[in-house]
Amino acid sequence: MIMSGKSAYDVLHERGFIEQVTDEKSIRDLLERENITCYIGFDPTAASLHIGSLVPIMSLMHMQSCGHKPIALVGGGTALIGDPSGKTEMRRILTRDEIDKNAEGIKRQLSQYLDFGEGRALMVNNADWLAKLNYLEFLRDVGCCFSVNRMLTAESCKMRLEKGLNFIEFNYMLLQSYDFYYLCKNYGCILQMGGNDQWGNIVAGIDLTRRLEEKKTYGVTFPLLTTSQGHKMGKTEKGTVWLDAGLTTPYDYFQYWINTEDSDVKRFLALFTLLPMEEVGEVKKLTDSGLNLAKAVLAFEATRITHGQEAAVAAWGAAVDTFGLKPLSPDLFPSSSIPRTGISRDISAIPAVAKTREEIAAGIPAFELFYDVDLCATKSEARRVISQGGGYVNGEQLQAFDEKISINHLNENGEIHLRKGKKRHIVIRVS
RNA sequence: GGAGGGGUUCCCGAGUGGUCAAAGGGAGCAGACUGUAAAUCUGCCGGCGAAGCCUACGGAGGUUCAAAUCCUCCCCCCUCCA
Repeated sequence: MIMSGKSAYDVLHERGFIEQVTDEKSIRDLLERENITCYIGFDPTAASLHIGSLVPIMSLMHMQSCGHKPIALVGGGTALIGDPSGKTEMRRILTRDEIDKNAEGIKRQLSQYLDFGEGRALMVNNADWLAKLNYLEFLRDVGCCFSVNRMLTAESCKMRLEKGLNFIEFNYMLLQSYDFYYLCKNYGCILQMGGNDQWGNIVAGIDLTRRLEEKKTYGVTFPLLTTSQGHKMGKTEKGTVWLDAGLTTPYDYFQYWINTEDSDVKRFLALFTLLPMEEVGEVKKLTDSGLNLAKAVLAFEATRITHGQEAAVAAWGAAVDTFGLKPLSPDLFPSSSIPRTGISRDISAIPAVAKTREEIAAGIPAFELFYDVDLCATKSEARRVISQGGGYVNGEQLQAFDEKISINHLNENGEIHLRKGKKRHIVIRVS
């Protein structure tokens, strides 16, 4: 339904969420006319979701704020099978226990983004109905609705047909289709959304629902994001960027976003923040280093949505301190709650390690310290990095990999700042 | 079940008894340049180390002074046939 002048479709469309739709005109009309129930599935293959799931999550937030009712489906049942779509290889099949645990974590996580209050949204786990299915009945009732010939022509299948696809994965489409049918029948869900690699699964679900329920349902897919460089979203030196603060700190999360490439800033502001599009459009007026201000807003807003205002302010403060981030004027991105004035350096969010005076009294060779505080994964790497001029203590480049770091390096606050390269900072607090 | 092909360091991919920690490319890291961007150039890119040592070429054995490379058995994948 239309709230604040725009329908959910308009919002998703103008923000760049829509890649394909099954029936654009009908969906557009539908979303303008009534409040519907829609769903997206999330795979519980890990205990936390990562940035790759952010587009679907944001889309559900938009749907909800426009008055529609999102269902977040945790694929506890389908994860037992493993979706072959968009992958070139079969992935590891997890145990029931692992999946159940992951599903729990994901449920918790999603409630940070969506209001699961009465009637506002729903969280379901398809293990609840898939696990009960009886094979023979399923084959008779559902299996007969699928044409193997058709399935083989699906783009998602073709890719795997080259490498090999086993039967368990081939069945995935049937189960996901059944999910859609089940949600339609029991919750009146008529729209399924998902990444573009889900197109085949979504369309199959629509077909199945029509045959079994004689109901018309719809599908929308999102673009599969890569950066302008063609890199996968959400990968850094340290690996995946998770949404869980315990796995990826708000500081690192903020840093991930502020390192966005120039050519992605506008697109990402639209997708990953809730700032009005009129403000997002202003980005095109920014050039060169001015664009960095927009990146700071992107980083701040994205961090705020995932970790909250306080953590976002702290991460921002840390960036002010370590990277000399400039404040931005009040007329830029006025809707953002990023701090504008009274900039206080705040290093609380910078990764820190505690050490005792005794531990460093004798002095520690720099490469061992770099390894010890996790700036480098191995001592060899630490030697290399420092030898190549990538090691810094309190802003000064280290000359030798085995230079001793000791209490002489303590600043007035009892801290030692270590840095690897341009971007990785760690504070050692000595007590 | 039969025949053939294949499993190499993060990925792709060379290597078919010593010169192999293993070509080349990609990714990644560091330096220079910059705007915490991109592009470019340079260096690095298994681990521990002073030399040197240890671990690695699907798994387990074996042959050999010496194996990623040869032999045996096993596991997994692909193609064709049944």
